[in-house]
Amino acid sequence: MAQTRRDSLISAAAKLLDRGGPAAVTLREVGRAADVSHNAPYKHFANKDQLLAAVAARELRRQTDLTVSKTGGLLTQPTPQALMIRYVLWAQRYRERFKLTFGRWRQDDANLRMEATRARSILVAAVKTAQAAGELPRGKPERLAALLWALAHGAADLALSGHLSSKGNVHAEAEDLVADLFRHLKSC
Amino acid sequence: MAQTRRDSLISAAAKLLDRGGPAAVTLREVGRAADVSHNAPYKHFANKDQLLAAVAARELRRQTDLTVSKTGGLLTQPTPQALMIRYVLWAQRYRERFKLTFGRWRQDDANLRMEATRARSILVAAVKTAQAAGELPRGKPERLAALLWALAHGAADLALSGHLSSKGNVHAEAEDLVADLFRHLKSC
DNA sequence: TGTGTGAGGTTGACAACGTCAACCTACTGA
DNA sequence: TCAGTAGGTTGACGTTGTCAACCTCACACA
Repeated sequence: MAQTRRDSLISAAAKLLDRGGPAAVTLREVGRAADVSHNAPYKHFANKDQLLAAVAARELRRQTDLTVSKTGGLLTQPTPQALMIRYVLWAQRYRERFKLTFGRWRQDDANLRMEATRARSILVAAVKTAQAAGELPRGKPERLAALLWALAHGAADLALSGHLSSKGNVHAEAEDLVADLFRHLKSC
Repeated sequence: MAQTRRDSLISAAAKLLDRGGPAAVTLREVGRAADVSHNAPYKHFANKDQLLAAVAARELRRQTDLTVSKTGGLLTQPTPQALMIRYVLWAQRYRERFKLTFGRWRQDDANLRMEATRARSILVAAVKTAQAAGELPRGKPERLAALLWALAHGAADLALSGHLSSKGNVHAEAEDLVADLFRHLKSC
């Protein structure tokens, strides 16, 4: 399918987001970058929030696809640890998109929610496999998946806020914390 | 010390933040709520970001004080678990202030940073005590504290974004995840 | 073949916002 | 006494999201 105008608006918004943060994403700038007028986005999105939701949904889908294809092949499943490491790397590499994707949505976007559900189910499947192999403790896989995700998310978010290594004293990176958790879980 | 005008501006901003999110905090509205003109805040803060930073710093200080006094007495130390549970409860009760406090600051506020350092040192002390009592595994206390904090933070943040219990299927609350982590750590 | 209809584009306006500049008014310390 | 300063005011400016009105052209269909 060819790149629709809608797609190019989303791309332009994502690009603006990367440099300059959310404040730099103005509808006028988006329009300019896509070579249309400042009001053209309204023909494709009800308002600015919906444009941003579309950016978030696209980013989430891409990262999920990429993560699956890079950490597991078509047949082999990725390990939970590999998924979580990629999660924090993604957050560090594309901080603005990450913040946007997991920011709070006042009126939630159906598409974005769908992508999130898909991502979560991939993690749950990976956890189940790891549990069967005895690499993770027993228990409801959804619950354990939530635990892993929460840690990776918190570590990534705190790292982005500069709260993890502020003193330069104890330099714990987000990836280190993920590794710590898996080490603890394995020794149970 | 009496309530200065600066304080009342901070209070007004915090109140506006609670209802309506960050978008509802406009300097004009803050001025109106404090019975001054729309430009009066500029006599106390260089710009809007600094006003918000002051709100965040005040909130962080208050919560730290409250947590210490409620979870431990003047002499007894709070347990790490009690601290983390209060953390996620705080996030749920004052979602907007929580988001603000741990959002990213483009140019960081010295005061806010100081409060964050204070909060972290309290947690580290609690972890040390728990380790000495054999309730938490060995290892650098700062590192373990970061792990605990990251989990609580991630669980709270995901819960606020609606990502934890979206399907209604597996209803894992943030507090449950905190409890899960401590259960796992204890059985090491 | 004409036609109207809707998707997608335009321009121009509007109120609200953050911020700046200029001005005013006390109080204070030398 | 009086200059200086902290803290308040009004008015303006450019930018933003959003709305309304208009244009245009492809295309289904009588």
